[in-house]
Amino acid sequence: MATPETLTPRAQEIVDAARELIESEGSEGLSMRRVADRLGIRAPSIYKHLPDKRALENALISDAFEEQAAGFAAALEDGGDPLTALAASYRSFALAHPYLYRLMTERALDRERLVPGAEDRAARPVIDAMGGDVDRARAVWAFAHGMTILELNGRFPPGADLDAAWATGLAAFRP
Amino acid sequence: MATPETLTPRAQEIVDAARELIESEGSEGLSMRRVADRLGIRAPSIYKHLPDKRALENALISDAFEEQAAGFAAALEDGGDPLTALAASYRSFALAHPYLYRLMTERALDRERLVPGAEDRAARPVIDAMGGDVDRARAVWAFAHGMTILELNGRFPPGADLDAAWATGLAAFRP
DNA sequence: GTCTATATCAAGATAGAC
DNA sequence: GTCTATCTTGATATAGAC
Repeated sequence: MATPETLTPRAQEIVDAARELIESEGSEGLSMRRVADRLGIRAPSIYKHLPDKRALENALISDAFEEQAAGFAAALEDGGDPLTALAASYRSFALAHPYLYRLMTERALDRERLVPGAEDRAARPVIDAMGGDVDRARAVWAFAHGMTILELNGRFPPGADLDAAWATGLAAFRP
Repeated sequence: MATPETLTPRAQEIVDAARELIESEGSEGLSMRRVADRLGIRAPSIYKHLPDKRALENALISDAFEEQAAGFAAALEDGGDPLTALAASYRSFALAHPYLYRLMTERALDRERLVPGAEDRAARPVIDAMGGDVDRARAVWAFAHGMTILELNGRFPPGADLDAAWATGLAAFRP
């Protein structure tokens, strides 16, 4: 068996501390030592509650997918164009949690050890908004991720009008 | 003065060794120590030729932009749809040099220390292909980068038809 | 142009005592 | 549940001799 899907209360406290840490210090700062510091314990103690660092990251990523899915649902409730609503929600989630967003996208998912269905629940609204066309959904996702990560990475030229680029791209993907 | 735009012959040899290293080992493996190993010298010796690691990376990134620009020019020569040609060239460059591509995109450019104009020469063909519309050019670039980096990062679901997603996205951006 | 020695810092993880 | 002690590995960079 891999990581249990339900964490012990103490393991959850550790994950919560890790979340606070990654939000404030960035993912380079996410070390077992620093998570432990935040809890007032020593790093080796963490291993009594979680098998390894990857388990900690998987818990953060699973939570992030659930929050992304909840954000999508809230955005769609307001009515209006679904694609516009989803895109705004996607971008604002990433800008609000830049290091968490990087953690979600910078490498292959450890799918067998994530909370089952979390990834799908986040992806579903996008596929639905594209009328069930997965190729089109992947293309829009790539556009949104590209805009988002290039913004987070500071790769656009200074002064670039990102709102305009978003609007242009989204218009292209609308039927 | 920052880094000179022309490197001494020995500095160029170091950059060449770094390029071989990043191609074969990845950018996590790009350390001063390992570059030195490849040349049969010790890491501190590198600092007599290049001021710091960033200078080494900047030389790699500048070269990469020039190669990307050359690839674009070659792709456009064959005639056919420019956007399709540029996209194919973009993707194949990244897949052929994945770690170099990551280095180019994973953080803000150190623009004052890059070879002047290298970034612009790579961006120009894309802007031209979008009829000079920079917002549209940035949107297409974001789509291409998103497709590319999600592929390199192994983030698409297993079995996803990436050629189809590329085609769908490019079609959306065509006038 | 290269060397040794060193400073400084940090990481993930395990063994075994308490 | 937590501890100390430790292993192993790695990084960028500087001083100063040769």
